[in-house]
Amino acid sequence: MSTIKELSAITGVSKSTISRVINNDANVSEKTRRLVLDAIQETNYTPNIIARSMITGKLPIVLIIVGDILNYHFAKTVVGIEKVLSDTDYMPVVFNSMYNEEKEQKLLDMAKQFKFAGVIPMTATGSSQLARVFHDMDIPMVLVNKKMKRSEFDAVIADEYEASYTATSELIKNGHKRIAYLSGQNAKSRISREREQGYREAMEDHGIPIDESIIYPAFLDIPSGYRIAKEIFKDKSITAICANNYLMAAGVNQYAAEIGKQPLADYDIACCESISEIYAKDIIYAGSDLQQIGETAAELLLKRMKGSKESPQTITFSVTQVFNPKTADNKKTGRKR
Amino acid sequence: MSTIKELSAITGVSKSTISRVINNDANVSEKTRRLVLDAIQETNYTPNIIARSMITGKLPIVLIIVGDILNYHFAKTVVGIEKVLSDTDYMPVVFNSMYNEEKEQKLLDMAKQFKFAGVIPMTATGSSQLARVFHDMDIPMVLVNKKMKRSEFDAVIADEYEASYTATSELIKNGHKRIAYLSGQNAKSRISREREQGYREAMEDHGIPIDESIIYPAFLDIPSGYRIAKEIFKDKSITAICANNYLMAAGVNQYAAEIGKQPLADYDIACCESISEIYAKDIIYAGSDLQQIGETAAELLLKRMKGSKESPQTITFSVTQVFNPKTADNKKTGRKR
DNA sequence: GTGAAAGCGCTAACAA
DNA sequence: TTGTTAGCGCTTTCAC
Repeated sequence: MSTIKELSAITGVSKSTISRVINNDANVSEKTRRLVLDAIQETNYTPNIIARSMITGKLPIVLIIVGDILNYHFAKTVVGIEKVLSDTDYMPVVFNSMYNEEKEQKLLDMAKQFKFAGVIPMTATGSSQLARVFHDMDIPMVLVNKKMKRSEFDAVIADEYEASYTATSELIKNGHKRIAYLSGQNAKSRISREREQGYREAMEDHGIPIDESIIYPAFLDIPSGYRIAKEIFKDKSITAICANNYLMAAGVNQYAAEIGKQPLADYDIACCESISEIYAKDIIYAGSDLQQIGETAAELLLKRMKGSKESPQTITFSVTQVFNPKTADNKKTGRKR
Repeated sequence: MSTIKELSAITGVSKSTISRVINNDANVSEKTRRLVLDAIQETNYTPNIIARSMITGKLPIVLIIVGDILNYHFAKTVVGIEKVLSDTDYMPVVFNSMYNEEKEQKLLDMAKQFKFAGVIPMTATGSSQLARVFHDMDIPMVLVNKKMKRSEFDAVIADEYEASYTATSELIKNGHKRIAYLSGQNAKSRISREREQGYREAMEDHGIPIDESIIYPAFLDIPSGYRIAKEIFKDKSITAICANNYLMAAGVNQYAAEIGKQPLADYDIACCESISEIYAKDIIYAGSDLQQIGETAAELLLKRMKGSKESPQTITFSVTQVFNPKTADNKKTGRKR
């Protein structure tokens, strides 16, 4: 690791001029520029971005915070972000919070010292506080799947309402009328509320009365799906289930398997988010293109990092991923404001 | 963000002494220590690890390099690493190389400037070169699933031979005799070689002759599995398939679904690695505990970062995760040197 | 015990 | 066009 100091010694040019060359300052004669450039070549010199960041207050690194690295949802979005960033000088780095506040606090401490060029928080839980802090630190930020009041911040979100509306509609297309819904907890998040609403309206729009007793609020995890499945399968009139998210759907299928029931054969199940093309085989789904969401978030962030002072915008992605083996539905495309 | 300088101004104590207090130096009187500590409390001061790293040459951050963040294999291992590290002052940060050399090069440049406390490279492809560089930079490192010659480095690996031996044996237990094997490419990696060997020996140990014509070398991805499945299903005598990895198995299932065949019903398929408990339903598998591998890697790294100069060791994990719905096999436990 | 001074690698005035 | 100086926030001699 050679330094500016060494280059100075080799070339006989002052450190400042070396710095000028590195930073493409116009005020350097062609002669000295050549000289320095050659020395840089020879010594394999790379400027130390850390030392630089202490002065400039900017590190060319974008921090991506995910709630759970094992979750396809996050991982796929990260891929989109990285795709866009890989064409730039910014380096994406991922931090996995595991929805853990303590970890997020530690992260925040770190973030204050590293002067990240930008940050994309995707952790469902604490992101409001996180967002606040990053905003106060004046570091460019784009929220993903987190709509804040009055949209003070840039955000890219999926149309949750449309996802569940579509997922429910697919079930109806498949001939179902009595469709149970697995919703979020009592104190519903925005996403859970919107998804439930989509289910309700899809049912109504198709003239199917809503039976409140087969709308089940629960945690958004596998055990919840499993537990509720026990209830649901007692009611022989229910032929299909629409689950808030993939995990709940997986829980349902888990229980179904235990009692010898096959999805698509004995019942239909859908969820309101995109799932990995690798895994999804018996779960109907509708959702936005996660990678595209990531890409858009990165593009928005890029603009901000370049200094754009436009007022914050929220981009909503409509449903472009629909999977229903019974109708062989195809994917659509589209992006919505 | 208060600084040491501010603290000095507030307390009237010199910067050096403040530094001493922060670093728990014994040579500070109780009185001044109290004074400084109080000021730290009040100002909410946190030492800047970056500035510190410029002098000490150590940043309390552990770099985890994965080849593909979407891959359960990597993600699950990361979770293990993070679990161990979360009890320490080290902060794990993930970099996703996407098996891309260019990205890895960029990463290397960055790594030289950040003085990471430790690194865990898990990227299948370039990790040999990466390992070399990190080793030369004298930064503590633990390799995961990469066995290097003469074990110059610490490493934690899964017993690939045992995984495929077990996976194949499960298929045999299920009554199969004519079992196709989906192997790695011609220039096989160590892992592919060991897995193929496990298949061969399991077959032999059960007195089943090996038919070289149904051992298919290919890329380790979904399209390969899909393509080969076309061949395999032409041969009605083949009743089961053992795939090198999950992706190939998924590819097989994909084609099977298209021609109306059901895994577990019409054929059995197994793969030689652990899969997410969420997704695995119709694929038999045998593999090591990935999270445990991550935890062990982190523990090893922790020792090195504390300065241990023991000679490098390689820890091999035996198969503890076996899934076979037809026999309801249970998980075993164990760790092997 | 404590402080002054130097320096990590770099940039940013300010002179010249 | 170039060099000098100061300084980012911290640690580390080396005196006192």
